Amino acid sequence: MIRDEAADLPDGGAPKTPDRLRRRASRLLSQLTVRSDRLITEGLARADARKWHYAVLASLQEFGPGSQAELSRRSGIYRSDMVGVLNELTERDLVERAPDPDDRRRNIITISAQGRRRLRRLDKVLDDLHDELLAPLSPAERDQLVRLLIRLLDHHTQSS
Amino acid sequence: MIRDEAADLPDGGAPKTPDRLRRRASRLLSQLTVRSDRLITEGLARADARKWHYAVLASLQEFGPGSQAELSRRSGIYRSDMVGVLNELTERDLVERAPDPDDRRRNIITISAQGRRRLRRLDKVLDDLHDELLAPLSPAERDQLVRLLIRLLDHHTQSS
DNA sequence: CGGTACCGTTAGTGTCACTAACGTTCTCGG
DNA sequence: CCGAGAACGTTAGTGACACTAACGGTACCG
Repeated sequence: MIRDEAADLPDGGAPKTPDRLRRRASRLLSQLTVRSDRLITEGLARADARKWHYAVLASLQEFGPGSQAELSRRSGIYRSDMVGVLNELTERDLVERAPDPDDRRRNIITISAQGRRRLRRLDKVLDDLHDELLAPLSPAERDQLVRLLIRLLDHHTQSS
Repeated sequence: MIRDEAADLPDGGAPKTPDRLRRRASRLLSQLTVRSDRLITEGLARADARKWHYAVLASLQEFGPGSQAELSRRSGIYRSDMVGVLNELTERDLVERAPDPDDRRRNIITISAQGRRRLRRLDKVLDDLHDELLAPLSPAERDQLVRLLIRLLDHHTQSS
């Protein structure tokens, strides 16, 4: 008889996480991020996409075409990883990769019409997923959370 | 001349992250968690410790001795990874690992006096690190952040 | 007694952020 | 003009992490 997918940490009975742990912001962040990442990754996978597809498409839409290195800087994806992401995006015709005639080191990446459609679709998908992620919070609380996170992130990125 | 440690995404000039990305809670969480994890991991490394050492010691201190599987459930560390963590903790004499006479499948793990000292030390280290992590926020805001995160995490763990 | 479940342990997977090194191409100071 | 250094795209690899699979051994329950 097929068992129910193992589940090694099933959170059954009395989990009893120590309070010291429960209150540490660092732990809350990493635990929650694991869940959040899984939620988003799975949701995007259902739409045949990955987080980085969205990041690149969004960057192209908002700031126009650019070289791979430039996209890398805009989106926070390392240029070594950008290669594969762009391979996937060109495969799907969401993006066009053409050599820059003015600088033969560069490729110029352009979003396609289909890419723009896809971006709109992914925006909807992500809206829904965030609704699920932030379900327990009121709109005001969601806003507050986002503002707090932005302040923290800004603080730790400018001074890196 | 020796260059300044590469730094492949140096955030130089005009990074221009697309707004779509900047506002997504999922992205904020994962970006911030990368920074937070690095901060904590490096800080603990300076004290010859790792996050999991703290988690296990805290769990032992608050709920008393237990089997490896039980510690695993309390701390969220998989029991396959618990083995290595306990090896490190016993090496450092912070913890004692003894077979359970009443159930020969189990090991009973007990915190040592030295382990309790270490836990107090790590608590201080983590306090300082969290001060750094949450530096831009007022005490009230830190509290609010923690409360929001707890609510989200609880929501996504009970219904897992 | 026999099946099922739990124990500790070993090994392995996939993802992610990140580094190193390459050959090529551009830039710029001397 | 040319030569050093930097930026580009690309390939390969690292280490940490969450998680799965399978094992031999042990306990529990009908």
